[in-house]
Amino acid sequence: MTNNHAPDDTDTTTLTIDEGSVPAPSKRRLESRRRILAAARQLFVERGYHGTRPQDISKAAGVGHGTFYLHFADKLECFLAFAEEASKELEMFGEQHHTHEAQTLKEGVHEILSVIFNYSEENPGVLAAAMTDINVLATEEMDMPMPDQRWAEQWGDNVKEWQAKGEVAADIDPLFAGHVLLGMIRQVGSYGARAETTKEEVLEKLTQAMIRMLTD
Amino acid sequence: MTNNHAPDDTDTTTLTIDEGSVPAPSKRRLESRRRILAAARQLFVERGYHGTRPQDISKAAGVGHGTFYLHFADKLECFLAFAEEASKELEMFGEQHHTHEAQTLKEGVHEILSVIFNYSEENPGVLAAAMTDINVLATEEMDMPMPDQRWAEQWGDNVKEWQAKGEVAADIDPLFAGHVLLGMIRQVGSYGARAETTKEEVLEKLTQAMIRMLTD
Amino acid sequence: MTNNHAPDDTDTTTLTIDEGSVPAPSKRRLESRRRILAAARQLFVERGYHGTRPQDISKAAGVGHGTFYLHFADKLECFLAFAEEASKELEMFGEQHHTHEAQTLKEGVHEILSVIFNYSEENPGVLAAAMTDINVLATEEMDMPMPDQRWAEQWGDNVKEWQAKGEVAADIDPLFAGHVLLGMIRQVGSYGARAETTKEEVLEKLTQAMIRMLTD
Amino acid sequence: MTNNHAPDDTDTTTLTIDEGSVPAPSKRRLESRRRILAAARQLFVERGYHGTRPQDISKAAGVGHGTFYLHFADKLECFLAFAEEASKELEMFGEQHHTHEAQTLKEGVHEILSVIFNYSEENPGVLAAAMTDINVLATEEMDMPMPDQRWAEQWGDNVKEWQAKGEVAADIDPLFAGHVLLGMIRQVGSYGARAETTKEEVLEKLTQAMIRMLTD
DNA sequence: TATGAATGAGCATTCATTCAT
DNA sequence: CATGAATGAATGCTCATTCAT
Repeated sequence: MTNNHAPDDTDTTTLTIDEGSVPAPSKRRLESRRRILAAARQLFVERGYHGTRPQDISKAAGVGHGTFYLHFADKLECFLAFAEEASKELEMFGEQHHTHEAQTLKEGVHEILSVIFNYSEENPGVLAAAMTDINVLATEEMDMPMPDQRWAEQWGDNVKEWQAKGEVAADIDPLFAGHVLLGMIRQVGSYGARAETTKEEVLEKLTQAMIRMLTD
Repeated sequence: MTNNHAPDDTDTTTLTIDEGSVPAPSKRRLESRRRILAAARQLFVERGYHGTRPQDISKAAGVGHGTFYLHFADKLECFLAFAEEASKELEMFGEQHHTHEAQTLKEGVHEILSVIFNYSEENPGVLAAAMTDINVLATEEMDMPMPDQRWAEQWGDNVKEWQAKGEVAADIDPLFAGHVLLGMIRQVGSYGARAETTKEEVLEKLTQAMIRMLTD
Repeated sequence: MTNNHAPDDTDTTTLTIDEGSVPAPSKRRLESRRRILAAARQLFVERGYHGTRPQDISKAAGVGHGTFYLHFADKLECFLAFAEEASKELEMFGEQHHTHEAQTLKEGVHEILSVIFNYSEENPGVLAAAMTDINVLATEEMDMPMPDQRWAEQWGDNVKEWQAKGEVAADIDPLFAGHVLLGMIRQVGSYGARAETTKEEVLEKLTQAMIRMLTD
Repeated sequence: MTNNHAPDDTDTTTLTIDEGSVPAPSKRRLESRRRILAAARQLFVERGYHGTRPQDISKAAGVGHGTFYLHFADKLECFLAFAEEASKELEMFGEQHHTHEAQTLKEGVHEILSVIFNYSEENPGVLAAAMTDINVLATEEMDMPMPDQRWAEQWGDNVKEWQAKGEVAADIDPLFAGHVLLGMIRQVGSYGARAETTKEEVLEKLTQAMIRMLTD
């Protein structure tokens, strides 16, 4: 599980000429990783974690099977990188579509949900795949924070802010509410997939439900 | 996927007065199945679907490998039987703890949640395991209704009844609400496992959240 | 392979009241064996030796799985009994359709082939299944005479008789000719199955070919 | 059943001048396949199809279990490759030992039989194993032409040519004769194995029998 | 840095046979 | 004499990972 590989290639900002220790990842290397992650995303979404083999990912990425392990210690690490990427992407997506700072609770909830729904529309299945309960994945260890834990915490932080502004009932436990809200969002995907309805309708219903839950 | 293992269903040309045609499964057979299902439950809960091998189940059940396949066509069928059993059990559990018919929304929600929480306390992890998103399990087939779909629908039915009594806001879509409520419950398990809190506290918080969500 | 079972039930003629040693097989026992063999024949023909499980045979025969082993030491013994039965049946079939004793070579060959062809028409696939090369079946042992060896020898005996009458060239080795004739018959089944032709046509062609081969 | 193992056939977006597009299999890969096929041949001959496990083949070939499936989709595909190889080999063997073009029927038959007998002497059991009735092997599918069908057709073609030269009776159906000749050859192996005789003797006898059968 | 052939422990499943009833 | 549940060694095959090139 520990990454005993080549230097971590997240810091892409180093422009210094190789000072000795951490050589800047070559263009080729980054390109490989990008292709692998893109392929992994598609396959994890389409077939799920257990239905996707590293071989499939490598093949879809157009690289050799060994190259996969040049970038990820194992399959799980690759999945987590995918989930991380999706999370970051959603965050960026939110920042880009963020409109006005000071907003009412209703506006705030609606905007966040809009971001999630729009992202899901553009990237169908990605969030569901990334939220795959990790205890389904790994039998052991699992000390690392799971994506859905982080998301629940983020929702909790939002609730806390709204609470500070007096828009959310004071007797609500923010972290608890964060989990509940996340749960609502997760399961709603299942509803949307089966009921004949539109994204907008679901969005409105969910916004209303959340508001009601959060206010007295 | 269909269980063609059950007592022989071919031409039973018995001339006896049809006492049921399908000879009652022998005690031994039933006992085997019971043991296997009990072992399966424990292992699916402890290690998850993919972490559990038919071999492990057989061993834990104290039967031979082949006996497993005498009762279940394959691993997935065994898992579904486990999920079904859990569902039935929860239902029976509810019926046994059901107290008074006519109840307010708050009493109703609280009671149902109590049942779920108490069942989960007696059978830790069982509901979570049984709700394992089956599309994580089988990429194909899956025409059969998934446990969580059924549960969402049941919650939806409850909401509809409360709505009829005027206790739930009229503008709420019952099926949608059913999904949302199920989502809340599922995720709350994750909260309860991590936050330092008591079952009672979580129960109270969740009841309150649900009530707020359902009323105007 | 050795039959360490109940007394061999071929001698059905004993009418004596149990004199102590070889109790007459009960009606029930014989009926069981008959049913099993009938089922075995059908399945060996339809699915081949390796495609047929003792369980399948028992089920088709409407008896318990254990009953199979009451009559046959193992699957191979059952197959050999089936082959033996087919052989006997063909012989009886021949005797019943046997018309006139003194016959020319052409008449003789034609008659024997007629018997075989007619039997095959009434019992499609049985001879082919019974002739299954036994080295395909058992990896070891195989000291017992295989059905096709016996048939080759029978053809050889026929050739010898015709030779004695001066109808077959004197320089022909009867046993060799027996094998060759058997080979012709076996492969012709494959021809008949694929070429669009009638049984009669094939019969005529084969008779002609055999006659030519045997005469100078 | 199709071999999707061969070097990657997906989008090879190489811009190089198409030198074959499918990268030539590496030496190592070819060597592995060769070793596996060699081991498979020996084991199929010695123990038959059902007596040979992929595991045995891999072990005998000195490669890992998985390597077997890198080259063959399953056991049956491996067997068919073996049969195909034997067929090709026999053909090449024939071409190498082919002496003079214009030949009488007797010379022609004798030469072909010589080739087969000599090949069988150098490769004992190979032809018999390769001719294993495939319907004994696969109950389903089997659209591909079986080795023995092809051989019967080849013999048929030979008969047709001889017929054109007027050396074979005009009233003979070439394809029918092809099957009959193949049948003779197949069964003769069984005779040769049991009767105490020499290869040369059998060859002479069989040549004579075939000639007689084909001429008026 | 990249490759892809090779690996072998591991998996789900089968089936000829046994034995308690 | 009959039953059918039980057995477990064996089978065909997979797949995450390694390593020589």
